Amino acid sequence: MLTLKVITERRDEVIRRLAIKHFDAKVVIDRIIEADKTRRESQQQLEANLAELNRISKNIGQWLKEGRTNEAEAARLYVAGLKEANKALDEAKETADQQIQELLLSIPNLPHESVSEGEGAADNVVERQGGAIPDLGANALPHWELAKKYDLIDFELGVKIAGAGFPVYKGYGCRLQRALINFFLDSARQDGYIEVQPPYLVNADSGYGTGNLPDKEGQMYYAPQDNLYLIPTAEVPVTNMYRDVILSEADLPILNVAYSACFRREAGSYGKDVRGLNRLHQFDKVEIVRIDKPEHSYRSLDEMVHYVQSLVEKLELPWRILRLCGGDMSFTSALTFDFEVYSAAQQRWLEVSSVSNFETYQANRLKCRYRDGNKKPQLCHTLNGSALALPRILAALLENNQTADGIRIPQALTPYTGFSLIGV
RNA sequence: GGAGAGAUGCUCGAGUGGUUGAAGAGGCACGCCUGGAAAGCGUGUAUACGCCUAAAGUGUAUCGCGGGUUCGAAUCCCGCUCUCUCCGCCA
Repeated sequence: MLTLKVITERRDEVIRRLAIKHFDAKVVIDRIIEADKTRRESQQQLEANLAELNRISKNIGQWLKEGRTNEAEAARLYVAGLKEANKALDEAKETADQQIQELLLSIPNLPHESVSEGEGAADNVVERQGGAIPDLGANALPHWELAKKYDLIDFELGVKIAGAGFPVYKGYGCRLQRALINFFLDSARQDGYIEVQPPYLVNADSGYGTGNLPDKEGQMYYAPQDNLYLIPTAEVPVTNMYRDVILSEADLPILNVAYSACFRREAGSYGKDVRGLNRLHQFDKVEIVRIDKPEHSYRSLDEMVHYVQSLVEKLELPWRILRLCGGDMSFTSALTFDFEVYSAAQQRWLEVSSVSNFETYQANRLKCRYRDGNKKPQLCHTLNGSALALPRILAALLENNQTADGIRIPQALTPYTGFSLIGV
């Protein structure tokens, strides 16, 4: 969430920039400023009373020691009155605090100055693209047919065991998947990322830390007996490693990479979008996360984007990078680049990565800070991106590389697969 | 699942009602000392929110979390959470 300080001190700028995200902030912000005023007033009065109360209590202790019981008794009566008044003041302060908190949570992150005002996905700007779209001719098969032909994935079996969106990978399908995971992890390590293996279930505090709660509660699987949530992405546990910590400046930037399974309920999805590997309830992903100083975070974002680009290039997939417009950006992001690869048989672009800078928005919820040159705690910037999500990469690899002899494996991957062709 | 123990600052650890934001030790930072280092000595070393134009300063809160008793709570009472140990089960 945004900080109270930013909102109260830069009211007009906040309103102007949120308009890019099509969020009318004026009313909310003025309510926050109003509540903040109430809060301060109650707090000042309350704390003045408490200060006096503390002073008197010390006196009473002293008087009792000296046997001046009459004075102590009188003071006791006086204090009782003060305490009564404090109840109301405390309540007013609490109420105002809660109001402020709730209102703050309802405000999305400020978009970066470079973000264009656009309504939705159609208005995203293609930043750059590369790779050649293969000409597969008329007989190209979509990946779900290829998966069946080469016995790589059994969707029906998954339905039997768990339900739609839980495919069973088999044989070469498993090996290709494992190869991709290792390729992604090794590449990240070579690029300076430290690997972590996080829990797949997280507590509610972690859910709130990254903003998955309360906003996207319905999108996560939940285990009520233990009050735990299945992670929708490794971003949640990995970013939460830095919840409630004050890092030293020398620690930054922190670069982490994590492989995890991801679980998403995907309530409300339907149609051709969910066919085959396009949208799953469980899938694998390698995620990169950075914690950085504010002045360096956009350089980090750029490095992350170039890193992801290098991956899709090594996989020899046709790719493009979209700079998301205000209307298509997530609630929490300041600047997002989406990666898409072209699925030649489906003849459509598939999103395989989303790389974002959240600036201090997540860090403020997480209370993830670092000590700057003045030894004062400052909020960090947090960033993350997929590098990469497996299923759609798999889909594109299968479709784009289909030949009469079988599925060709890109060269960068063969050291990991141990085979260069999936034949019949 | 059963039984027990515990949760104090960056770390260890003292503290069972009254200048305790918290002894002591360690760590870390700075200074002195040194040719340099070690040792030694000295100083400093939490966070949030207020007040103050800012700094300086100052007020309040915080000893797992929430509530209660009291003029006064780290310390007493109640509830919750978490951690550890032993037994059981188990990849």
